[in-house]
Amino acid sequence: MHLEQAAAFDAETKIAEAPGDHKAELRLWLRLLATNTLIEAEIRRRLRERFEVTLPRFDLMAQLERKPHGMTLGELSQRMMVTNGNVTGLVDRLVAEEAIVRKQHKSDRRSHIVSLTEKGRRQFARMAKEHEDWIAAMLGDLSQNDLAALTRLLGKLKASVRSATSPA
Amino acid sequence: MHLEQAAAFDAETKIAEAPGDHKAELRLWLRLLATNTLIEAEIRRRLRERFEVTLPRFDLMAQLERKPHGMTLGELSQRMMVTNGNVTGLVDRLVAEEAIVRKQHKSDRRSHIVSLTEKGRRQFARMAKEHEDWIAAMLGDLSQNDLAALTRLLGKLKASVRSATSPA
DNA sequence: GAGGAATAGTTTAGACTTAAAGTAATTTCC
DNA sequence: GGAAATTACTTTAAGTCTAAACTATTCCTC
Repeated sequence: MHLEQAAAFDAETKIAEAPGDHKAELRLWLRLLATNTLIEAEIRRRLRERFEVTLPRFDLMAQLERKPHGMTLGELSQRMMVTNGNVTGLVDRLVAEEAIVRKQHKSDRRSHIVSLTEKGRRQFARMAKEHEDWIAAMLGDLSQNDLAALTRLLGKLKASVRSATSPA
Repeated sequence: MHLEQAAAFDAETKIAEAPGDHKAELRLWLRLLATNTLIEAEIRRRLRERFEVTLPRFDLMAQLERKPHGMTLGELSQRMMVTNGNVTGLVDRLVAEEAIVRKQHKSDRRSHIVSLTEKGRRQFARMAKEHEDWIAAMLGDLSQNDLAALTRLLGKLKASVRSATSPA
């Protein structure tokens, strides 16, 4: 490469990467957001049509399903990444539907343990099965390699976001 | 490889890929969702703290910023991937804040065109600048290669979801 | 050109969500 | 052991969001 060409190339690079320009990052974020919205909307729609249940309720039940002994509202709130107040309302509605129960914590009287009822467990099992198939169908055009690569890269992205947001 | 070993390997594969098992896909979806939630929560928080604005309002203004001549509520609704009713409410609030204006469509009296006001444009410019930096910082641990690979794979995923949800 | 279908947007009822303030119980620390 | 801080959860006010029903207008078709 001649020096003139090298200089020209550098100038272009400079322009493309001008300070404060982060178009590629923005583009990635917008694509991630759009993809997420697309999948989420479809799942919401199907959960409602097939089971008359909302995604937040499904999500809450999914958390409880993994912990047969139940968990506190605070733990739910953390795992679901929503506020405590939000969980309080969701739990109220799911208790009213008899999908879960709320019990006093044995030793800490501020705390409550919620867990799936037998009815809730049956209901969730039916939903989870179809839900998994929906996801698989939506991801159907990805090869096993794509799946693995995407999962890995999202892990890296998630770690990057965490390190940038929760100060070391 | 001996025949016995080959048989054993196949049996394991069979178990790992039992019909109806889509753990890898589910895992990818949960990771995508978690990553999205993480980024979104942080952006919401910063938009509120720095500019006292919500993410939906920012999003709506971002759409309008790209179309100086404005667009209809229906177009906004499509681009933002939310319902018409939702847009109606958002537009009402942004009009009240004088960030946007709503005008009668020239020829179609059912339709309205909304566009940024000068105030809205200034406000958005300030926000967009910081917003881009926040994103860049959150994605900071990704190499240029990672960025490109992730963007490409998300594009593929998005296409897969679309083809699985909107019947050909 | 009139009737019916389609389109653009609004309204409504209800669920979800948050931040902030509030209550009650527990832990900490002197 | 008692005041102060923290923790667990609830409540409140306001915004966001959806599906479904509704209004007004335009398009289509005969």
